[in-house]
Amino acid sequence: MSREGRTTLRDVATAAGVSVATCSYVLSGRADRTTPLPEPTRQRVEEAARRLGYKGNTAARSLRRQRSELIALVYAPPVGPWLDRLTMQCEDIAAAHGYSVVGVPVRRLDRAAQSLRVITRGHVDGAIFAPGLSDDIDLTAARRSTRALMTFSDHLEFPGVDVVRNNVRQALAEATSYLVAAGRERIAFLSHNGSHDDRYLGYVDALRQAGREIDPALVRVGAASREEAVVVVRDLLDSPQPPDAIVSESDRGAFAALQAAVDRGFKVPGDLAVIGTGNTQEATYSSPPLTSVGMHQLDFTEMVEALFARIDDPSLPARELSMPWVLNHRASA
Amino acid sequence: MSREGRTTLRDVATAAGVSVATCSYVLSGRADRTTPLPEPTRQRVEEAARRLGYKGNTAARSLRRQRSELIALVYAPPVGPWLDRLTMQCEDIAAAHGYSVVGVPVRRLDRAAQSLRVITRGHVDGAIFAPGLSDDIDLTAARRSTRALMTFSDHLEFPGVDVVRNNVRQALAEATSYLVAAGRERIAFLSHNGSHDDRYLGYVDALRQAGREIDPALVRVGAASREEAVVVVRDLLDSPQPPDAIVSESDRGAFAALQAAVDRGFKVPGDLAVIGTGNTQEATYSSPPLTSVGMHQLDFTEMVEALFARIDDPSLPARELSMPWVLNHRASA
DNA sequence: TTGTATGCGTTATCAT
DNA sequence: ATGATAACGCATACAA
Repeated sequence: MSREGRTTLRDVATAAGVSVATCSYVLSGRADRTTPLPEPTRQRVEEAARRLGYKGNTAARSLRRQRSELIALVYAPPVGPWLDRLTMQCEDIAAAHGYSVVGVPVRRLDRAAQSLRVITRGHVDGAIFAPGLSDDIDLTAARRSTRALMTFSDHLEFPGVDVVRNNVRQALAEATSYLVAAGRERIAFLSHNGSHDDRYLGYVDALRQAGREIDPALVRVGAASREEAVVVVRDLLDSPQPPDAIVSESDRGAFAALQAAVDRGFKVPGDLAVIGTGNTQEATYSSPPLTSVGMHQLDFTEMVEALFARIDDPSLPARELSMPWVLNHRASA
Repeated sequence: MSREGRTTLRDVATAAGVSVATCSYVLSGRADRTTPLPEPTRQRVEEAARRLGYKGNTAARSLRRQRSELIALVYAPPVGPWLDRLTMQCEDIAAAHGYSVVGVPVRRLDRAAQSLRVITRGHVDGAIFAPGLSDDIDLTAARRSTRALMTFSDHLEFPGVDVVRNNVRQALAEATSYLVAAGRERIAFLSHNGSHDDRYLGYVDALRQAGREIDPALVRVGAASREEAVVVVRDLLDSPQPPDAIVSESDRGAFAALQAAVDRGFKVPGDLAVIGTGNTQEATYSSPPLTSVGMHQLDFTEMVEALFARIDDPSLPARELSMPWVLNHRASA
């Protein structure tokens, strides 16, 4: 060993009786030589590397290649089943490119900068931001410190950042229209903070298209926490003219609605249809299982490959992919 | 800029009219010089760095320092509220040491090697393995490719690996004893695969200590999936002598028990007390909220600091910390 | 008080 | 067909 500890390329070279250049060529596995290496040499190198337990040094390789061979997957728990797929597909595709994947859970938005250190300090060549993050997080710092950025967002326009459109507004409109078509008369909307975001606007679009007025009494704010949401929905159900359907801006709010329905003796979906947003894992478990608007198409190959394309060539024009959210039908609506 | 793109230390040095060495000293923030740098010089350097947007190069730094300044947090979703705390405390402590944290979610054990690439390829200086992982994953490869490993396990003895003991067996015994003391007569155990692991043994310990026999009819296997578990518990509740309490090896099994109880008209906790294991997030949401055995103490400072101590000096003797699981009381038992 | 020189381990461009 | 060798960007012992 060179000094103390790990085996270096030079140790292998010495042991195999060839130069480090040859070893590097063999072990880094690039086949771009005009003439391929003769088998005996290659074998001697590989044998020596195996015998010495050569592992390679990512820092040295990164420095030389100007690539860390690392990508990050940024997301905010809790998440839906789609993240499993995205993670595994990322890992597979990354491995094919010689890359490894790390997760960056953003557990609190107010600490996002802290969680994103791994990106802003330049440890990764690229990052994928899950839905809902890039609208709340400033991508400027991340953009500067990595070669490629891919994000889910319906609005973001950021130079040099590729984006996947989910068409959230349209998806919420479809969910609401479904309730209208199912004969629901009084469709309520459960909002996080009362902002007129895409989800609310989709709800409005559908009602307007059905020729209905927006009833302010049916639009409620306060799904910030589950406990709060339960109180809000109970109040809604206690009103003289309770809703017969609820569209919630989040699955969390929808679960609260299911709970409040039990409390107030409303049968779901008989008396009350409930639709959530996000299609989280818990939606498949709740009782009844929750119909939820969200990610459905589970093939992320194109977006991951696009990320690697940009890592290879950052000057590529920004791409805009489409993976529309859909209504995932379960028992609650 | 040196070549194309990022500002290097040399650019800063040139701009500030000092040497690279001085810049490095100022910007890497080491105060171990015999004599501190005079203010004017330091200011000129910092000013130049800011003006040029100097970011540093982690690869070069890593190569030179033989440290990646990255640690990994390995866990298997779904997880409990404790992971939020662990993550945030890790991030804080890591930042204080100049480190960044990455998450490594192991979504499928059969793909663990794939997920652990970031560790086995030497990208991180240390890793923390969450409970339940190190008993199923071979740590050999990870141990070789990182300076420090910290893991939760009640049995693991691995040279050079620090470990946190959860005393799972004792915790399950306490949970079962609690049910005994509460007057429960027929306490069932819901097992994943029928193995006589610590959780089952704790259940047995408590019953024996109470002078009771183990009734094989009350020990059921099949909590691998939620659907399967529901079937198993329904069958249990349909038996001539149904249980009046269930201890489940997982929260997942316990949620299934709650569901089966509703199906069969058992009131929880009146007719049937239910205790889960893992203290996952969902336990606080379920109806009724689930009493669950699991992590409680939420101060991980000592273990994270121990990890950094070993990163600093890998020759340290292996440490054994203790963070006993406890019974987290909620409405279900 | 500051600068010079060297090396970290690897890859890539040349020569030979 | 293989080997010298020069970077990659930074940190540090030591010289000045």
